[in-house]
Amino acid sequence: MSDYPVTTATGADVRVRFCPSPTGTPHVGLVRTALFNWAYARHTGGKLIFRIEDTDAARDSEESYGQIVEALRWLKLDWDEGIDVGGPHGPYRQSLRTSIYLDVIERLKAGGHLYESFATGEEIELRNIAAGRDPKVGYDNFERDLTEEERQAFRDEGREPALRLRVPDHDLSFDDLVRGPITFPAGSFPDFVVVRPNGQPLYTLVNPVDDALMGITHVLRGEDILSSTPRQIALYAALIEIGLTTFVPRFGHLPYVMGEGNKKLSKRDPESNLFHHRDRGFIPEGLVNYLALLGWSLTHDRDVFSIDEMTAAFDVENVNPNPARFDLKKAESINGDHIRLLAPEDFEERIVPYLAGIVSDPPTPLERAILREAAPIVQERVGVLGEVRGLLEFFFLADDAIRYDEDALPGSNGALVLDASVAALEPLMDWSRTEIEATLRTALIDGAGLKPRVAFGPLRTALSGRRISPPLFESMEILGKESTLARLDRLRAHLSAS
RNA sequence: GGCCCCAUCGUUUAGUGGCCUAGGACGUCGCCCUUUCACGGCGAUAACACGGGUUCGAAUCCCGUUGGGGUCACCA
Repeated sequence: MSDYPVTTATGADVRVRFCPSPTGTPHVGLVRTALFNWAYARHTGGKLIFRIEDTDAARDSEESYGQIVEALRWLKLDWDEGIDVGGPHGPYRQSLRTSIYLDVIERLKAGGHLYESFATGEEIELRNIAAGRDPKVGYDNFERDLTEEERQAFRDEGREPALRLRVPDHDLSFDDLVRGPITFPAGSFPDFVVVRPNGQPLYTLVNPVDDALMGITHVLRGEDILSSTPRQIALYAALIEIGLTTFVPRFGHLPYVMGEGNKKLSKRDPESNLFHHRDRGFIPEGLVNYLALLGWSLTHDRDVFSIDEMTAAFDVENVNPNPARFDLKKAESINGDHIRLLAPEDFEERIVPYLAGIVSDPPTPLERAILREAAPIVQERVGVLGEVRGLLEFFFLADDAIRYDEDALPGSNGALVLDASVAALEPLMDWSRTEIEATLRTALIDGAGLKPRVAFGPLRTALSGRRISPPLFESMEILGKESTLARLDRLRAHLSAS
């Protein structure tokens, strides 16, 4: 189906790449692309090349560059060649490769693949209108066969030409790894600009050139550039003719990551921002697992899995071509499952940053001791790490610093419950969760005949100020007898005062 | 508009001609557990867009329709 040589790499000779343009904060769709490339490299035993496409000085930023690197590091997606690690095809930032492109451009010109184009966008549109065509058809290749005299005439007007690639006038097909055979009819991809009038090469040129130079065999990227693939293949054909490479890579176009409604997850949407999720307490294991589910699945009856299980099973050919919606609820559920899988000490360590302002980082020995006890009782109840803050804060507050939430204040029998509890707890010598529970049950449930819900509610409020908290008896044990009784007394006093 | 892609429960996904009376998960709704909230357990809800073919047989293959999306830059 193709009239050009295609790579035959399938194993350790696979070379994939991740080549973002540093134009903003990392988007979950971008990260998903990185993940699939990484997983394919690890699955095949091939190599992942990480390069930066910063050819648009107006939009690229160093800050964004740093964030992308940070994102990959955080997710533990490593690479074999490229940024920071080097390799035989460097440099890996396109802004540093200008001389390479200039040389390729000369060879392409010498081979007759490029021609000068003097027309401006407005002129092209005007031409189309004049010819009765829809202006949307774009460039009509009318400068392909300009004579030297005509070109000189334009130059004499002071115009500088852009360079366009002469695309083949026949259909172009390729076998997409996720979508199967795709054919673009001749004429649906006009000659396109590869070099600006100022000599600056564009993405349309540098992306395939670098892929060729770096020996990329599989191009796995977003669906949004599916329609530019025939143009890339056209350029590849030219690169083969000038001897820059010998084959065309295979392409796999990954489905979109959608937001609410039927729209692509917008960069403006906070849910698209990887760091937003990290800040809320997604852990890398959970986020990676969820992102993998956006277009792929491990098996028919389980969707919580480890990264190792993923790499063992991952193949681009199994990627689903449908757009996938980013579903925060599901993502949090998966993340919560991974949180539950963490070793207790690991969990304890990971929540420290989310307790900033409440607990020192690193924690003091006293804080560490409380954390050791308290972390396990919240580990099983959160979907994201950020939730621990509200759950654990009261452990680290002074007894007289507890603020009572309006909806947590007890009703008429609050005073009775508190009095009975203090009386029962005061003589207790063995301050353990089981003894505390037994004592309280005897006094409140058996003794006062209260329902557990009404009996324990006021105590919960006294300790934490909140209606929802970690388990009560465990919390009392961790707080200690003195602090517990002080808090009980304090709420009792608060009730009398009001 | 031209070209391209896509089409299974609300969402995501399993399904590659008979295993499908269509499976899992999230969500939702019940119930159980229970010291709140969770976790966990049990159960329910709910989908092959439509129409034609091909075939003994179609969610699976083909064609069309409809609906969605993308792309047509001197951005990437």
